[in-house]
Amino acid sequence: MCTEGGIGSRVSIKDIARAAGVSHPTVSRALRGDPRISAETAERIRDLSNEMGYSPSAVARGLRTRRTRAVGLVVTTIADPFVADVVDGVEHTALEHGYSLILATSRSDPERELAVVRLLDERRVDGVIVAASRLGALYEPHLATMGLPIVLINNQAESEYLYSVSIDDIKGAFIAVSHLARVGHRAIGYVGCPARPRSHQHRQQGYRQALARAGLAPCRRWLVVDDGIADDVERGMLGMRRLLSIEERPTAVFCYNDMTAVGALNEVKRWGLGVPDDVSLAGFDDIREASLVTPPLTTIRQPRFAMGQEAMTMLLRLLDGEAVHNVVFPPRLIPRGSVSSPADG
Amino acid sequence: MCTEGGIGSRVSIKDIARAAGVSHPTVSRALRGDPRISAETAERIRDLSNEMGYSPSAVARGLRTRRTRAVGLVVTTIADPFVADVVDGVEHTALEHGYSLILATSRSDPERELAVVRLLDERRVDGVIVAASRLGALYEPHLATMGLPIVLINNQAESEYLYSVSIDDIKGAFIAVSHLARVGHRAIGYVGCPARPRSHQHRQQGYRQALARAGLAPCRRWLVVDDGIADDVERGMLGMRRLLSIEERPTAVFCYNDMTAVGALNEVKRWGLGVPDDVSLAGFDDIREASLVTPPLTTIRQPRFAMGQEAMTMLLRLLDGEAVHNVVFPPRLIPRGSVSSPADG
DNA sequence: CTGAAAGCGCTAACAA
DNA sequence: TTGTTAGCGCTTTCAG
Repeated sequence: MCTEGGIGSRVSIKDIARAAGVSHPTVSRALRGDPRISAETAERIRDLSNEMGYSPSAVARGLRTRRTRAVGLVVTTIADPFVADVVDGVEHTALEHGYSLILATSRSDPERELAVVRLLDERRVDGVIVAASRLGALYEPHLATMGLPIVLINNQAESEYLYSVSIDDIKGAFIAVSHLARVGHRAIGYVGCPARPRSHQHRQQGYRQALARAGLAPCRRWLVVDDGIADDVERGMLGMRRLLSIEERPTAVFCYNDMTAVGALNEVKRWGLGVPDDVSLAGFDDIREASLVTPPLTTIRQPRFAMGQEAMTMLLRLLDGEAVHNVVFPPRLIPRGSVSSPADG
Repeated sequence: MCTEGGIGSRVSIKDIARAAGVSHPTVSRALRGDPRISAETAERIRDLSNEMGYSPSAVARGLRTRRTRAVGLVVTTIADPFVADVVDGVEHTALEHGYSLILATSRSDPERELAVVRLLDERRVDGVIVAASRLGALYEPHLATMGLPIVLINNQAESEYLYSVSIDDIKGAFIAVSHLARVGHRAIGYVGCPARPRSHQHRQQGYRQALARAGLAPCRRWLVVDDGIADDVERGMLGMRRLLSIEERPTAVFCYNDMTAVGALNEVKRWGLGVPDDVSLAGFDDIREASLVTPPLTTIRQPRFAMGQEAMTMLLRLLDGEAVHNVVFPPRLIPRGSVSSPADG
């Protein structure tokens, strides 16, 4: 029986207290299962609060306890399959621990990233997770002054950051390119992504190392590092166009990520050429799309969901004052149809 | 110069007030740009608050004003390209108006959907947007009692709901299937998705209407409505497998959405058959993936980003007490390579 | 133009 | 086992 108020009127513990003939702290304790409250009173209060449609205010609680049980999650954009899976992982363990997620996007803009983190700080989130941060270690003083724990996923700033989870980009690229070399390719290109400086540098480094290890001479013209093209697919198309145009065209191309590889794949087809018959292609991430295109992409798996989970777990540890160290996930080769031996191998 | 406190200590307006030699309401007013505060005092206070690293507490403000400037966004899962774009749209206009987004997932489970909305209510969000709701009109009494404005995007409950934005599913399916008939197909299948009851029903209805309009007899065996398969791609594969197995196999198939069509596409290829030579395929949504597979999918465009924006705009109107009416977006045919005339057309 | 006082809804310390 | 009192940080009357 909901006798209390009309639209918008909220029932508070004081209202319940009045109805139950007790003080409001008693209601508060009963509802939170404080063992000091007698079983009968507790039950009576619980019943009453149900009948009256009570909904505790997380806002008031947050003000009082100085913990909101909310965390901020900053991503470049949500409309990226890689990011979406990471968010999924974060959300999963957040919910598991009773935390809510406040989502914000940085659009890969460092200024906006900072603004957004400030906003989350105003909301008094208990901590923040930033994916593909451009600020990195800049958070360390920040953290000290405002006491807001921050965890990074695949930090893209030059600077190293203490609390972060990431993939081993160097190794991942090394594995991918070594695979291409192993099946016989000697002319291997790389289409990079300067918009993610750190991963891009590392993947390029792994690429070089793999070439060196395979005894292959690097060639500047096989390196496509186009700045200013934000879209992965488009960068892949344009990159591949460049590579197909040069005289001694590579027989295999390692792409910064799967979306880039998909763009490259479509460009190869547009030229009337075939993958892997004319060009072998390898990507990075192993997003779902990688296995859905034709041919399916050979790629390096990045455990996105697990990385999201791990970041949230790390943040929770930080909140509990426990010790925390960086986590680097191992990359794994997923061989599929987009790679074969070169035609004249 | 940050002389104030160490880790975790927060500067409040009282601290600033003390430092400035004014009362704390004056600080509050100055910082919010209240015109009654003299220019000099205001500036002095602003400078001081910067120096002292002041970050206003949205929690305290929310408690006092009873508005949090946060909205809840409930989706089935974030790891779905359709959903991600909708979220992007919502986030875009939310930020534009200074609102934060609290993200939660329902995993298509009505019980969980309700639980999650309750949780958002406890957080005192100003309103909630639910995508693919299974509860629909059940929110109407709910709304009345707790006074929480709720807007739905593509409501999936049987019941009609007042405040919602959606696509015209019937018309969309009608357009797609009519297109297939127009190019000469007479045996047209449909692979549905009972997990989204309302859209599924409507698309099936549009499918039937198009057949009728084209003077084609419907055939039960061309209708695949497999319950219990959550994954779109998998449902597409299994559905297509069924359709390819029957004697008089359809020459064209309309799929519930693009992901389903991608599954179907890959299954056709697995059978050594070709799209569109042996089977034409049409999807729904026009997610990015639709144009990236080979051949690119003919599909019905759903303006996901705009729908997200519209939902948020609608919610803002509701919060301002303005009149609001349902918005139904028009579907649009995007013809691509996955459809051609039937072989023996 | 500014200050004093009150209170949003809750929890925590201290009494009884 | 329960009640009293105080206060989290802000905004909002109401006075001056």
